[in-house]
Amino acid sequence: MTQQDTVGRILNAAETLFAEKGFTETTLRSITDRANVNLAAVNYHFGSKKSLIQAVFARFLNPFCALLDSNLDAFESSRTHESTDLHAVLGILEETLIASLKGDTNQERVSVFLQLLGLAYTESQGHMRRFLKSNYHQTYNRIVSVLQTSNPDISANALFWRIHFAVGAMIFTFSSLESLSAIAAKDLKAQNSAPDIVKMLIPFIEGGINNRIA
Amino acid sequence: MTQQDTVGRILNAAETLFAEKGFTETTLRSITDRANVNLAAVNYHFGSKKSLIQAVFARFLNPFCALLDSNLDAFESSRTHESTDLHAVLGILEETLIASLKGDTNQERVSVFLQLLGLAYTESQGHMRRFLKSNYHQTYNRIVSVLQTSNPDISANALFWRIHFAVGAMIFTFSSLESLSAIAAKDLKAQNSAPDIVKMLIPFIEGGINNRIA
DNA sequence: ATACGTTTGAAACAACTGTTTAAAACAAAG
DNA sequence: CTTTGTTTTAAACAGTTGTTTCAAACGTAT
Repeated sequence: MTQQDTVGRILNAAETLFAEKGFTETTLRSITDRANVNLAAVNYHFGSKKSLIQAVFARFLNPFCALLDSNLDAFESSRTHESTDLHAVLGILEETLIASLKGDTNQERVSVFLQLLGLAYTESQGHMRRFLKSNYHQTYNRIVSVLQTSNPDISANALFWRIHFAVGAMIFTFSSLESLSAIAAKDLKAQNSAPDIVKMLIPFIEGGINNRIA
Repeated sequence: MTQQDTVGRILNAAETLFAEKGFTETTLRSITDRANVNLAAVNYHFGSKKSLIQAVFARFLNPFCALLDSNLDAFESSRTHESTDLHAVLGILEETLIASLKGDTNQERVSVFLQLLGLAYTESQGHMRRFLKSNYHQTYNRIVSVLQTSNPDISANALFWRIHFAVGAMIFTFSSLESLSAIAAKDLKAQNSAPDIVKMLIPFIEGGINNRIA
């Protein structure tokens, strides 16, 4: 059992448990039990619980943002210089999200990770918000400015908020995905997988951002 | 200092602190300190911390749902029987939300309460979801069916999810309202009050739900 | 004033939290 | 084999949590 195994197993266990129970509700003991490692391993390898939380995010977000950046590079160099289509940008986001865990054994990780993002924004004393802001703001700013050029007739302020409405629609939906899916299955007899919901989400976001009604 | 005072002061303190720090991060001692009551008062008057959390929600949700129900009654009895306009339904929701705290000393309570709703859906072991479901599902179902009749050309399943996309956009936005407002103020030099954001949110939701693009 | 049910107060309780310690086990290199 | 640095282990630590206890204070009717 090498060090790689211990660190990776802790991250896997933490990722799952955090998404299920939240950060403060998840104890280090439940994490180390699930990972089959000693309790002290977390503090030895990560320093503190707070650092472990950030490491869970970094493991997903670093490759994701790198991939998104390169996809945006390819898109910007190949498009006509005149206009940027909102539909195309959302397509890149969706595609990158799905591609970021190609080959991953756990296909539910997108859903798990969006739940974590939701927690990061609601729970906690804001230390996760700060962490996300200071580490991934370049990629975030880039998305905003791309959407800006694709929607020049919407004020910067209105667009800013519409983007966060869209983020909220996505994060909230996946935060309570299992209970919502259960309701849909019972009341509507409809089985919706995570990709199904993303496919329904995209046109909702497009309609919301594009809406020109007062 | 009567019992009413004690109970009410605990609810006020809890409401504020829960919204600021989350449910598990808020200790009973911080609540009783802020309310200027003895620590044991919470368990005496509410039985447990869990019951206190539910009482906080009930105090807001009971009058709100009652008002919303009567507003929907008035609307349904006065409209043309043919169609129900989405715009009108959203207007009622907005109006009821604002009217539900007319005369309240704290005008920020809508914002506070939407933050709490966000926490109830992300944090916790789901006991709040169950509480909300079992106590307010009639009103919720009614909204869904009203929107159903106003959008007959969208499948029930798609509409179900679009409603939750809209709920998510609202809840998430208000959950992280202060940090988002700070960013908007700094980067865009724009001052947005809570009502301003609701006014921007409504057209976003309308566009999202109405969108007929594939 | 007396007695009674309700509410408050200070203190203690037991359980659980993240973190630290120091010894043991291990792996790799000389 | 011995040495060196790293990793794991079991135990303990100090602090905080929600809850309980029981006596004191209160209000109200008799």
